[in-house]
Amino acid sequence: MPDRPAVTAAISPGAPAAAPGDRSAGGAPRRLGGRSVPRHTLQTLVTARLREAILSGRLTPGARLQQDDLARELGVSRMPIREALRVLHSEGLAELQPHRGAVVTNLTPEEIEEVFEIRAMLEARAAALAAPHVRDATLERMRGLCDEMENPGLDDAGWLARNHAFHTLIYPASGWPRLCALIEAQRNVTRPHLAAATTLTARRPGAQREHRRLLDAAARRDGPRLAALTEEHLRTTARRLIAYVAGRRPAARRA
Amino acid sequence: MPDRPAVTAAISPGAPAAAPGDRSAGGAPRRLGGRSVPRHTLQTLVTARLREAILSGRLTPGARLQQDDLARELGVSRMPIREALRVLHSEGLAELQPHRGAVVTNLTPEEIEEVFEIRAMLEARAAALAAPHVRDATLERMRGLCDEMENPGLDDAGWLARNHAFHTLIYPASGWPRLCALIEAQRNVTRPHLAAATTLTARRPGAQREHRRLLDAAARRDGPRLAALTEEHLRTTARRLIAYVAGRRPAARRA
DNA sequence: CGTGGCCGGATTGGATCCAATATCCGGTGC
DNA sequence: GCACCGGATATTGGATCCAATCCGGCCACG
Repeated sequence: MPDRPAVTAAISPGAPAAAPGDRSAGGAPRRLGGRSVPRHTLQTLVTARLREAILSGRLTPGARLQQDDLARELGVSRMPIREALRVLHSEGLAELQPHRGAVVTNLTPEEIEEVFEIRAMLEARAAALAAPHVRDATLERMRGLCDEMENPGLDDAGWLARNHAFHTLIYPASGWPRLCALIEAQRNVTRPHLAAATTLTARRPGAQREHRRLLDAAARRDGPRLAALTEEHLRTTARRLIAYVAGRRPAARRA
Repeated sequence: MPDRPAVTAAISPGAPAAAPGDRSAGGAPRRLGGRSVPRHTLQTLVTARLREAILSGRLTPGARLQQDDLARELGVSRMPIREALRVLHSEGLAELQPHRGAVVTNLTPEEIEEVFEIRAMLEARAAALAAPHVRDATLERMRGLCDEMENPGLDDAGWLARNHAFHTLIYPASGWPRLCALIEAQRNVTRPHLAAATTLTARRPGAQREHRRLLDAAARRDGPRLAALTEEHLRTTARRLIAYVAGRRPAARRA
């Protein structure tokens, strides 16, 4: 098939992927009427698909997002695509240039560093607030994910997904939903780069040790320590990721 | 004119209003070619108009945003409106419900409180980072705004605009543009409520005193003190605003 | 030989039209 | 009298069509 190879077959499976700003589609499953109606508008679905494709790394930073291609790929008209692109733009996942098109956001090492600094601040705060209120069931689920991540046979995508879920579990206990949404948004911005940094596989053992320590602090409901560990964990990850990105692209070039 | 009174003539003048996430239109004015082409796509313009109308309080929290009305009002088709609404949604300024329409975001007192807590964290950090690098010219402009705000004849809208500009001046010196964008976004979320809280006029003298102290700390490049003052200033404002909002609406009702 | 203008294809932005869904209203049965 | 159930209307979501803009290559000209 002589189609453009840019995005072909890049958008299909995977989990829906958490969306911080999706207040619109989040609500109740709406069961009335007997049949569970689609409930999702096409635009919502397209946005979720594209977002997931970007976050998982199937659409790598810098990739062009051509409306026509995406429309064909997803079997819809260009209209839901256009709105989806705008949503992804305001989530920081896509860059839009008028009359020129959209590309997956490609951050410079400096920008990645700033995002991680912001994340460190936000997540440390959320961790400190959450620690006293973490529920046992939550700890149990975190332990389960931690165990799964220990499996060396787990592929990178699976590990990253569990890693994301692991950290995401703590914050809601803070009782600050908007802070959680902010954190999720900032995390999403860095996810494509984490997915692309294949060499980070080597960091899995180190990260695992840190996860165990985080789990321990959470189990003791030690807010300050959990916050400190969270900050340290993020800074370590940031260092490794930035080294990788800077190595791949010595002179950072903006999209 | 028997039109719907909801938004009629609510969208017209005012400053363009800063947009945190508008990476698309923000850049260089594009001078090549001789004439300065419109550069703005219709969607950009509509978004700016609507955003400004919401931030200034002309469209109050809870107001319906009907696509057809807005389209007529602005003399465009519904399409740029639809995209604009989606952008405003992800900025937290509008709530979208599928097949039901959009309304200006109406926060509960609890949500306002959370936003102010987040702001306190972000702005304190930015202030601490910025203080050592504030330029004299910036201080001069801040002093000018402070003087203007002293004028008792200034109306609320003018005072709020200068107040916003005053605080916005410091943060860029932090050198963290993405943090500044986050701050701007969170500030925008609370602006409609500040604009609606007419009783806050009584707080102007107190706020002015705090502004002078902020200015003083900035002039001495005292980061920690500037951060502490910023946090205190925000908490005071939050208390007054929440008291007002809670008073107007004892049982908070979500849109 | 290099440079500038111009034209054609490709792609996005905007408008119009049609379909789907929610709300509101009255009617009907219990 | 009240709850439930349809139909009419209004409003939004999606598709298609046209216009505006950008990018590439080609050609004329200095």
